[in-house]
Amino acid sequence: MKKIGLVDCNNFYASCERAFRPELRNRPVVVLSNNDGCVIARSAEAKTIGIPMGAPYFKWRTVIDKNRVAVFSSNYALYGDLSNRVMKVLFRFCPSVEIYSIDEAFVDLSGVPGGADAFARRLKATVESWTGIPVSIGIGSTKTLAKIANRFAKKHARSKGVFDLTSSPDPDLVLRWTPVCDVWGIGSRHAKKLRREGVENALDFRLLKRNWVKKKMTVTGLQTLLEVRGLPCYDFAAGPPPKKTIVSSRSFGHPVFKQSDLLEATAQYTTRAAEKLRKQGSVTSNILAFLQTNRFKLGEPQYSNSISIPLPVSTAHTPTLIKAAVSGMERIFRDGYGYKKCGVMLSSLEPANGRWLSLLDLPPDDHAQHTPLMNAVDACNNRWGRDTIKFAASGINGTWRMRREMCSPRYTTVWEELLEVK
DNA sequence: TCTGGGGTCCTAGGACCC
DNA sequence: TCTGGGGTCCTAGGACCC
Repeated sequence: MKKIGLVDCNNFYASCERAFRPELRNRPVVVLSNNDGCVIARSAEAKTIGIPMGAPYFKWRTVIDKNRVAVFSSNYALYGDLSNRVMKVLFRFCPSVEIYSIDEAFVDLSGVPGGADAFARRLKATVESWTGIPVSIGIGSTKTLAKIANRFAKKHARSKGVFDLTSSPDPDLVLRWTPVCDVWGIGSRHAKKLRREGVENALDFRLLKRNWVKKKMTVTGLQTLLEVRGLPCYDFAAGPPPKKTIVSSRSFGHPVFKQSDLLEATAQYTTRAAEKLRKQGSVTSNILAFLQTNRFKLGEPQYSNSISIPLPVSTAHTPTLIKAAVSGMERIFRDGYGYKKCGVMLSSLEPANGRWLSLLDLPPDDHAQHTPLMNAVDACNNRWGRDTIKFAASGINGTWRMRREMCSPRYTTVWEELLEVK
Protein backbone atom coordinates (compact mmCIF):
# COMPACT_ATOMS: atom_id res chain seq x y z
CA MET A 1 0.00 0.00 0.00
CA LYS A 2 1.11 3.50 -0.82
CA LYS A 3 1.74 5.75 2.14
CA ILE A 4 1.29 9.42 1.32
CA GLY A 5 2.30 12.02 3.85
CA LEU A 6 0.87 15.52 3.92
CA VAL A 7 3.20 18.02 5.58
CA ASP A 8 1.27 21.14 6.54
CA CYS A 9 2.73 24.17 8.29
CA ASN A 10 0.73 25.17 11.36
CA ASN A 11 -0.93 28.60 11.07
CA PHE A 12 1.73 29.35 8.50
CA TYR A 13 1.67 33.15 8.14
CA ALA A 14 1.28 33.64 11.88
CA SER A 15 4.17 31.22 12.49
CA CYS A 16 6.34 33.14 10.01
CA GLU A 17 5.76 36.39 11.91
CA ARG A 18 6.67 34.60 15.09
CA ALA A 19 9.78 32.91 13.75
CA PHE A 20 11.79 36.11 14.16
CA ARG A 21 10.10 37.38 17.30
CA PRO A 22 10.35 34.96 20.16
CA GLU A 23 8.60 37.47 22.42
CA LEU A 24 5.41 36.69 20.53
CA ARG A 25 5.45 33.06 21.62
CA ASN A 26 2.24 32.30 23.53
CA ARG A 27 0.77 35.63 22.48
CA PRO A 28 -2.16 35.67 20.06
CA VAL A 29 -1.07 36.67 16.54
CA VAL A 30 -3.16 37.44 13.45
CA VAL A 31 -2.17 38.32 9.90
CA LEU A 32 -4.38 40.51 7.71
CA SER A 33 -5.14 40.33 4.00
CA ASN A 34 -4.06 42.99 1.53
CA ASN A 35 -5.28 46.46 2.50
CA ASP A 36 -5.50 45.16 6.07
CA GLY A 37 -9.02 44.05 5.20
CA CYS A 38 -9.64 40.79 7.01
CA VAL A 39 -7.94 38.11 9.08
CA ILE A 40 -6.33 35.38 6.97
CA ALA A 41 -4.13 33.64 9.53
CA ARG A 42 -4.39 33.12 13.26
CA SER A 43 -2.13 31.60 15.89
CA ALA A 44 -3.62 28.95 18.18
CA GLU A 45 -4.18 31.59 20.87
CA ALA A 46 -6.06 33.84 18.44
CA LYS A 47 -8.30 30.89 17.49
CA THR A 48 -9.01 30.25 21.18
CA ILE A 49 -10.18 33.83 21.61
CA GLY A 50 -12.71 33.07 18.87
CA ILE A 51 -11.51 35.28 16.02
CA PRO A 52 -12.83 33.53 12.89
CA MET A 53 -11.02 33.08 9.58
CA GLY A 54 -11.89 35.93 7.23
CA ALA A 55 -13.07 38.21 10.04
CA PRO A 56 -13.14 41.85 8.86
CA TYR A 57 -10.49 43.65 10.89
CA PHE A 58 -12.58 46.74 11.59
CA LYS A 59 -15.39 44.64 13.09
CA TRP A 60 -13.06 42.72 15.40
CA ARG A 61 -10.87 45.62 16.37
CA THR A 62 -12.17 45.85 19.96
CA VAL A 63 -11.73 42.13 20.65
CA ILE A 64 -8.26 42.26 19.12
CA ASP A 65 -7.18 45.26 21.19
CA LYS A 66 -8.69 43.94 24.40
CA ASN A 67 -6.77 40.67 24.12
CA ARG A 68 -3.49 42.33 23.13
CA VAL A 69 -3.39 40.44 19.86
CA ALA A 70 -0.28 41.14 17.74
CA VAL A 71 -1.53 42.24 14.30
CA PHE A 72 0.46 42.09 11.05
CA SER A 73 -0.20 43.15 7.47
CA SER A 74 0.66 40.30 5.14
CA ASN A 75 4.29 40.14 4.07
CA TYR A 76 4.46 37.72 1.16
CA ALA A 77 8.18 38.22 0.59
CA LEU A 78 8.81 36.79 4.05
CA TYR A 79 6.30 33.93 3.74
CA GLY A 80 7.58 32.90 0.32
CA ASP A 81 11.14 32.74 1.56
CA LEU A 82 10.32 30.69 4.66
CA SER A 83 8.20 28.38 2.51
CA ASN A 84 11.23 27.71 0.29
CA ARG A 85 13.30 26.84 3.35
CA VAL A 86 10.71 24.35 4.60
CA MET A 87 10.43 22.73 1.15
CA LYS A 88 14.22 22.43 0.89
CA VAL A 89 14.30 20.33 4.06
CA LEU A 90 11.59 18.04 2.63
CA PHE A 91 13.49 17.60 -0.65
CA ARG A 92 16.62 16.76 1.25
CA PHE A 93 15.09 13.86 3.19
CA CYS A 94 12.19 12.58 1.07
CA PRO A 95 12.53 10.65 -2.17
CA SER A 96 9.47 12.28 -3.73
CA VAL A 97 7.92 15.66 -2.90
CA GLU A 98 5.00 17.49 -4.47
CA ILE A 99 4.65 21.11 -3.39
CA TYR A 100 0.95 21.72 -3.17
CA SER A 101 0.73 25.29 -1.88
CA ILE A 102 2.82 27.84 -0.03
CA ASP A 103 2.41 25.90 3.22
CA GLU A 104 1.73 22.30 2.19
CA ALA A 105 3.50 19.46 0.43
CA PHE A 106 2.78 15.79 -0.22
CA VAL A 107 5.65 13.38 0.35
CA ASP A 108 5.90 9.70 -0.52
CA LEU A 109 6.54 7.75 2.66
CA SER A 110 6.10 4.23 1.23
CA GLY A 111 8.95 2.04 2.40
CA VAL A 112 10.93 4.72 4.20
CA PRO A 113 13.50 3.35 6.67
CA GLY A 114 12.16 2.77 10.17
CA GLY A 115 8.49 3.04 9.16
CA ALA A 116 6.38 5.99 8.11
CA ASP A 117 5.41 7.19 11.58
CA ALA A 118 8.94 7.33 13.01
CA PHE A 119 10.30 8.84 9.81
CA ALA A 120 7.62 11.54 9.85
CA ARG A 121 8.39 12.42 13.46
CA ARG A 122 12.08 12.89 12.65
CA LEU A 123 11.15 14.95 9.60
CA LYS A 124 8.87 17.16 11.64
CA ALA A 125 11.54 17.78 14.27
CA THR A 126 14.14 18.60 11.61
CA VAL A 127 11.90 21.11 9.79
CA GLU A 128 11.09 22.83 13.05
CA SER A 129 14.66 23.09 14.27
CA TRP A 130 16.08 24.20 10.91
CA THR A 131 13.37 26.71 9.95
CA GLY A 132 11.49 27.62 13.13
CA ILE A 133 8.19 26.71 11.47
CA PRO A 134 6.04 24.08 13.24
CA VAL A 135 4.43 21.46 10.97
CA SER A 136 1.95 18.59 11.25
CA ILE A 137 2.12 15.42 9.18
CA GLY A 138 -0.80 13.16 8.27
CA ILE A 139 -0.32 9.82 6.52
CA GLY A 140 -2.91 8.01 4.43
CA SER A 141 -3.21 5.72 1.42
CA THR A 142 -4.62 8.55 -0.73
CA LYS A 143 -4.13 12.30 -0.70
CA THR A 144 -7.64 12.85 0.65
CA LEU A 145 -7.04 10.42 3.51
CA ALA A 146 -3.67 12.04 4.22
CA LYS A 147 -5.54 15.33 4.57
CA ILE A 148 -7.96 13.76 7.03
CA ALA A 149 -5.04 12.25 8.98
CA ASN A 150 -3.35 15.65 9.03
CA ARG A 151 -6.39 17.33 10.50
CA PHE A 152 -6.48 14.64 13.19
CA ALA A 153 -2.78 15.14 13.93
CA LYS A 154 -3.36 18.87 14.40
CA LYS A 155 -6.40 18.58 16.63
CA HIS A 156 -5.40 15.68 18.85
CA ALA A 157 -2.69 16.63 21.31
CA ARG A 158 -1.92 12.96 21.92
CA SER A 159 -0.73 12.44 18.35
CA LYS A 160 1.98 15.07 18.91
CA GLY A 161 1.64 16.43 15.41
CA VAL A 162 1.93 13.18 13.43
CA PHE A 163 -0.82 10.68 12.65
CA ASP A 164 -0.66 7.60 10.44
CA LEU A 165 -4.14 6.56 9.35
CA THR A 166 -2.78 3.52 7.49
CA SER A 167 -1.64 1.87 10.73
CA SER A 168 -4.47 3.10 12.94
CA PRO A 169 -6.31 0.34 14.83
CA ASP A 170 -9.65 1.99 14.12
CA PRO A 171 -9.59 4.23 11.04
CA ASP A 172 -13.40 4.39 10.94
CA LEU A 173 -13.38 6.19 14.26
CA VAL A 174 -11.25 8.92 12.72
CA LEU A 175 -13.59 9.19 9.74
CA ARG A 176 -16.61 9.42 12.01
CA TRP A 177 -14.88 12.21 13.91
CA THR A 178 -14.25 14.20 10.69
CA PRO A 179 -17.16 16.53 9.78
CA VAL A 180 -18.14 16.12 6.15
CA CYS A 181 -17.38 19.79 5.43
CA ASP A 182 -13.76 19.16 6.44
CA VAL A 183 -13.21 16.50 3.79
CA TRP A 184 -10.89 17.85 1.08
CA GLY A 185 -13.05 18.64 -1.96
CA ILE A 186 -16.32 19.10 -0.09
CA GLY A 187 -17.07 22.77 0.44
CA SER A 188 -19.82 24.49 2.33
CA ARG A 189 -22.40 24.20 -0.44
CA HIS A 190 -22.13 20.47 -0.90
CA ALA A 191 -21.77 19.93 2.85
CA LYS A 192 -25.11 21.64 3.39
CA LYS A 193 -26.73 19.46 0.77
CA LEU A 194 -25.17 16.35 2.30
CA ARG A 195 -26.28 17.18 5.81
CA ARG A 196 -29.85 17.45 4.58
CA GLU A 197 -29.44 13.83 3.51
CA GLY A 198 -28.20 12.90 6.96
CA VAL A 199 -24.54 12.75 5.99
CA GLU A 200 -22.67 14.31 8.90
CA ASN A 201 -19.14 12.98 8.74
CA ALA A 202 -16.58 11.34 6.47
CA LEU A 203 -17.73 7.84 7.43
CA ASP A 204 -21.35 8.58 6.42
CA PHE A 205 -20.02 10.00 3.18
CA ARG A 206 -17.90 6.94 2.44
CA LEU A 207 -21.02 4.74 2.66
CA LEU A 208 -22.92 6.67 -0.03
CA LYS A 209 -23.69 5.12 -3.41
CA ARG A 210 -21.38 6.05 -6.28
CA ASN A 211 -24.19 6.95 -8.65
CA TRP A 212 -25.89 9.20 -6.17
CA VAL A 213 -22.66 11.08 -5.50
CA LYS A 214 -21.89 11.42 -9.19
CA LYS A 215 -25.36 12.78 -9.89
CA LYS A 216 -25.35 15.29 -7.04
CA MET A 217 -21.68 16.30 -6.98
CA THR A 218 -20.41 15.58 -10.50
CA VAL A 219 -17.24 13.65 -11.26
CA THR A 220 -15.13 15.70 -8.85
CA GLY A 221 -17.37 14.58 -5.99
CA LEU A 222 -17.07 11.00 -7.17
CA GLN A 223 -13.28 11.24 -7.10
CA THR A 224 -13.47 12.46 -3.52
CA LEU A 225 -15.67 9.48 -2.65
CA LEU A 226 -13.22 6.99 -4.15
CA GLU A 227 -10.28 8.66 -2.43
CA VAL A 228 -12.04 8.41 0.95
CA ARG A 229 -12.54 4.71 0.19
CA GLY A 230 -8.79 4.36 -0.32
CA LEU A 231 -8.74 4.28 -4.14
CA PRO A 232 -6.24 6.88 -5.34
CA CYS A 233 -7.60 9.30 -7.97
CA TYR A 234 -5.03 12.07 -7.57
CA ASP A 235 -1.49 11.17 -8.57
CA PHE A 236 1.74 12.63 -7.40
CA ALA A 237 2.99 15.36 -9.73
CA ALA A 238 6.68 16.10 -9.87
CA GLY A 239 6.51 19.86 -10.30
CA PRO A 240 3.63 22.27 -10.40
CA PRO A 241 1.93 22.11 -13.80
CA PRO A 242 2.12 25.39 -15.75
CA LYS A 243 -0.78 27.72 -15.07
CA LYS A 244 -3.53 27.98 -17.66
CA THR A 245 -4.55 31.46 -16.66
CA ILE A 246 -2.70 34.15 -14.75
CA VAL A 247 -4.56 36.82 -12.81
CA SER A 248 -3.21 39.94 -11.22
CA SER A 249 -5.65 42.21 -9.44
CA ARG A 250 -5.93 44.10 -6.23
CA SER A 251 -8.40 46.12 -4.20
CA PHE A 252 -7.46 49.74 -3.77
CA GLY A 253 -6.65 51.37 -0.46
CA HIS A 254 -9.19 54.09 -1.25
CA PRO A 255 -11.89 54.40 -3.92
CA VAL A 256 -10.38 55.49 -7.25
CA PHE A 257 -12.23 58.04 -9.38
CA LYS A 258 -9.58 59.19 -11.84
CA GLN A 259 -9.05 57.37 -15.08
CA SER A 260 -5.32 58.09 -14.97
CA ASP A 261 -4.99 56.31 -11.60
CA LEU A 262 -6.90 53.32 -12.89
CA LEU A 263 -4.68 53.11 -15.95
CA GLU A 264 -1.56 53.25 -13.78
CA ALA A 265 -2.84 50.42 -11.66
CA THR A 266 -3.69 48.47 -14.81
CA ALA A 267 -0.12 48.91 -16.07
CA GLN A 268 1.26 47.81 -12.72
CA TYR A 269 -0.87 44.64 -12.54
CA THR A 270 -0.06 43.83 -16.14
CA THR A 271 3.64 44.09 -15.29
CA ARG A 272 3.15 41.61 -12.42
CA ALA A 273 1.16 39.20 -14.59
CA ALA A 274 3.76 39.35 -17.36
CA GLU A 275 6.50 38.54 -14.85
CA LYS A 276 4.63 35.42 -13.77
CA LEU A 277 4.03 34.55 -17.39
CA ARG A 278 7.74 34.65 -18.28
CA LYS A 279 8.69 32.84 -15.11
CA GLN A 280 6.77 29.77 -16.22
CA GLY A 281 8.11 30.10 -19.76
CA SER A 282 4.79 30.92 -21.42
CA VAL A 283 3.36 33.46 -23.82
CA THR A 284 -0.25 34.68 -24.00
CA SER A 285 -2.56 35.57 -26.84
CA ASN A 286 -5.40 37.06 -24.83
CA ILE A 287 -5.55 39.65 -22.10
CA LEU A 288 -8.69 40.56 -20.19
CA ALA A 289 -9.02 43.79 -18.24
CA PHE A 290 -11.73 44.29 -15.62
CA LEU A 291 -12.84 46.87 -13.08
CA GLN A 292 -15.51 47.07 -10.40
CA THR A 293 -16.94 49.38 -7.76
CA ASN A 294 -17.36 48.37 -4.13
CA ARG A 295 -20.20 45.87 -4.07
CA PHE A 296 -20.59 46.23 -0.29
CA LYS A 297 -21.65 49.84 -0.59
CA LEU A 298 -25.27 49.26 -1.38
CA GLY A 299 -26.36 52.89 -1.57
CA GLU A 300 -23.76 53.90 -4.17
CA PRO A 301 -23.94 53.51 -7.93
CA GLN A 302 -22.42 50.21 -9.01
CA TYR A 303 -20.58 49.45 -12.19
CA SER A 304 -18.41 46.56 -13.24
CA ASN A 305 -17.21 45.52 -16.63
CA SER A 306 -14.55 43.56 -18.41
CA ILE A 307 -13.09 43.44 -21.88
CA SER A 308 -11.12 40.72 -23.56
CA ILE A 309 -8.43 41.77 -26.00
CA PRO A 310 -7.09 39.14 -28.38
CA LEU A 311 -3.46 39.68 -29.37
CA PRO A 312 -2.42 39.11 -32.96
CA VAL A 313 0.81 37.40 -31.87
CA SER A 314 1.40 35.48 -28.65
CA THR A 315 3.80 37.39 -26.47
CA ALA A 316 5.30 37.88 -23.02
CA HIS A 317 6.52 41.39 -23.80
CA THR A 318 5.40 43.70 -21.01
CA PRO A 319 5.03 46.91 -23.06
CA THR A 320 2.85 45.15 -25.65
CA LEU A 321 0.64 43.75 -22.92
CA ILE A 322 0.42 47.07 -21.09
CA LYS A 323 -0.63 48.80 -24.30
CA ALA A 324 -3.41 46.28 -24.91
CA ALA A 325 -4.65 46.27 -21.30
CA VAL A 326 -4.62 50.06 -20.97
CA SER A 327 -6.49 50.57 -24.24
CA GLY A 328 -9.08 48.02 -23.12
CA MET A 329 -9.45 49.72 -19.76
CA GLU A 330 -9.92 53.10 -21.46
CA ARG A 331 -12.82 51.62 -23.36
CA ILE A 332 -14.70 50.23 -20.35
CA PHE A 333 -13.92 53.10 -17.97
CA ARG A 334 -16.92 55.25 -17.08
CA ASP A 335 -16.66 58.57 -15.26
CA GLY A 336 -18.43 59.19 -12.00
CA TYR A 337 -17.81 55.91 -10.16
CA GLY A 338 -15.53 55.22 -7.20
CA TYR A 339 -13.69 52.08 -8.23
CA LYS A 340 -12.67 49.52 -5.64
CA LYS A 341 -10.72 47.08 -7.71
CA CYS A 342 -9.31 46.38 -11.11
CA GLY A 343 -7.08 43.77 -12.67
CA VAL A 344 -6.01 41.76 -15.66
CA MET A 345 -6.16 38.12 -16.62
CA LEU A 346 -3.92 36.41 -19.16
CA SER A 347 -5.36 33.36 -20.87
CA SER A 348 -4.73 31.15 -23.91
CA LEU A 349 -1.25 30.48 -22.55
CA GLU A 350 1.24 28.44 -24.57
CA PRO A 351 4.85 27.48 -24.09
CA ALA A 352 7.15 30.25 -25.36
CA ASN A 353 9.10 27.85 -27.53
CA GLY A 354 7.05 26.06 -30.16
CA ARG A 355 4.15 28.47 -30.33
CA TRP A 356 1.99 29.01 -33.37
CA LEU A 357 2.83 31.92 -35.63
CA SER A 358 0.06 33.38 -37.69
CA LEU A 359 0.46 33.64 -41.45
CA LEU A 360 0.45 37.39 -41.13
CA ASP A 361 3.35 37.43 -38.74
CA LEU A 362 6.32 39.39 -39.76
CA PRO A 363 9.56 37.70 -38.87
CA PRO A 364 9.11 37.47 -35.13
CA ASP A 365 10.93 40.55 -33.96
CA ASP A 366 9.60 39.51 -30.63
CA HIS A 367 12.35 36.97 -30.46
CA ALA A 368 15.01 39.20 -31.88
CA GLN A 369 14.45 42.16 -29.57
CA HIS A 370 11.70 41.69 -27.04
CA THR A 371 12.94 38.54 -25.42
CA PRO A 372 16.46 39.77 -24.59
CA LEU A 373 15.01 43.03 -23.27
CA MET A 374 12.55 41.28 -20.97
CA ASN A 375 15.25 38.86 -19.82
CA ALA A 376 17.45 41.78 -18.85
CA VAL A 377 14.63 43.49 -16.94
CA ASP A 378 13.76 40.28 -15.08
CA ALA A 379 17.41 39.65 -14.21
CA CYS A 380 17.82 43.13 -12.71
CA ASN A 381 14.62 42.89 -10.72
CA ASN A 382 15.50 39.44 -9.41
CA ARG A 383 18.93 40.62 -8.40
CA TRP A 384 18.10 44.00 -6.84
CA GLY A 385 14.47 43.62 -5.92
CA ARG A 386 11.08 44.02 -7.53
CA ASP A 387 10.50 47.21 -9.55
CA THR A 388 14.17 48.20 -9.66
CA ILE A 389 13.34 48.64 -13.32
CA LYS A 390 9.72 49.52 -13.93
CA PHE A 391 7.52 50.84 -16.67
CA ALA A 392 6.59 54.50 -16.74
CA ALA A 393 2.94 53.69 -17.34
CA SER A 394 2.67 52.36 -13.76
CA GLY A 395 3.37 55.79 -12.28
CA ILE A 396 5.32 56.41 -9.11
CA ASN A 397 3.14 57.11 -6.12
CA GLY A 398 -0.44 56.55 -7.09
CA THR A 399 -3.01 56.92 -4.34
CA TRP A 400 -4.46 53.63 -5.53
CA ARG A 401 -1.68 51.62 -3.85
CA MET A 402 -2.50 49.24 -1.02
CA ARG A 403 -2.54 49.95 2.65
CA ARG A 404 -0.13 47.86 4.69
CA GLU A 405 0.17 49.72 7.91
CA MET A 406 1.42 46.93 10.13
CA CYS A 407 3.94 45.17 7.96
CA SER A 408 6.82 43.30 9.56
CA PRO A 409 10.32 43.81 8.15
CA ARG A 410 11.37 41.60 5.26
CA TYR A 411 13.90 39.89 7.52
CA THR A 412 15.12 37.37 4.99
CA THR A 413 14.96 39.11 1.63
CA VAL A 414 16.12 42.70 2.07
CA TRP A 415 19.53 43.51 3.55
CA GLU A 416 18.34 46.72 5.21
CA GLU A 417 15.67 44.79 7.10
CA LEU A 418 17.83 41.98 8.47
CA LEU A 419 17.21 41.03 12.07
CA GLU A 420 19.68 42.74 14.40
CA VAL A 421 21.09 40.84 17.35
CA LYS A 422 22.34 43.06 20.14
C1' DT B 1 -13.10 54.87 6.54
C1' DC B 2 -12.27 49.52 6.81
C1' DT B 3 -15.14 42.98 4.33
C1' DG B 4 -8.23 39.30 0.01
C1' DG B 5 -6.17 37.36 -4.04
C1' DG B 6 -5.20 33.70 -7.16
C1' DG B 7 -6.18 29.61 -9.06
C1' DT B 8 -8.75 24.92 -11.12
C1' DC B 9 -12.42 22.11 -12.87
C1' DC B 10 -17.13 21.03 -14.35
C1' DT B 11 -21.62 21.88 -16.48
C1' DA B 12 -25.31 24.11 -18.91
C1' DG B 13 -26.68 26.73 -22.54
C1' DG B 14 -26.19 29.53 -26.70
C1' DA B 15 -24.17 30.15 -31.30
C1' DC B 16 -22.94 28.10 -35.24
C1' DC B 17 -22.19 24.51 -38.72
C1' DC B 18 -23.67 20.70 -41.67
C1' DT C 1 -46.72 26.76 -43.09
C1' DC C 2 -43.36 23.17 -42.32
C1' DT C 3 -38.58 23.95 -39.55
C1' DG C 4 -34.40 17.48 -37.19
C1' DG C 5 -30.40 16.13 -34.98
C1' DG C 6 -25.69 15.93 -34.04
C1' DG C 7 -21.34 17.98 -33.35
C1' DT C 8 -18.09 21.70 -31.71
C1' DC C 9 -16.74 25.80 -29.59
C1' DC C 10 -17.26 29.41 -26.36
C1' DT C 11 -18.86 31.64 -22.20
C1' DA C 12 -20.91 32.25 -17.78
C1' DG C 13 -21.63 30.57 -13.51
C1' DG C 14 -21.06 27.39 -9.74
C1' DA C 15 -18.15 24.91 -6.72
C1' DC C 16 -13.95 24.06 -4.75
C1' DC C 17 -9.01 24.90 -2.97
C1' DC C 18 -5.28 27.60 -0.30
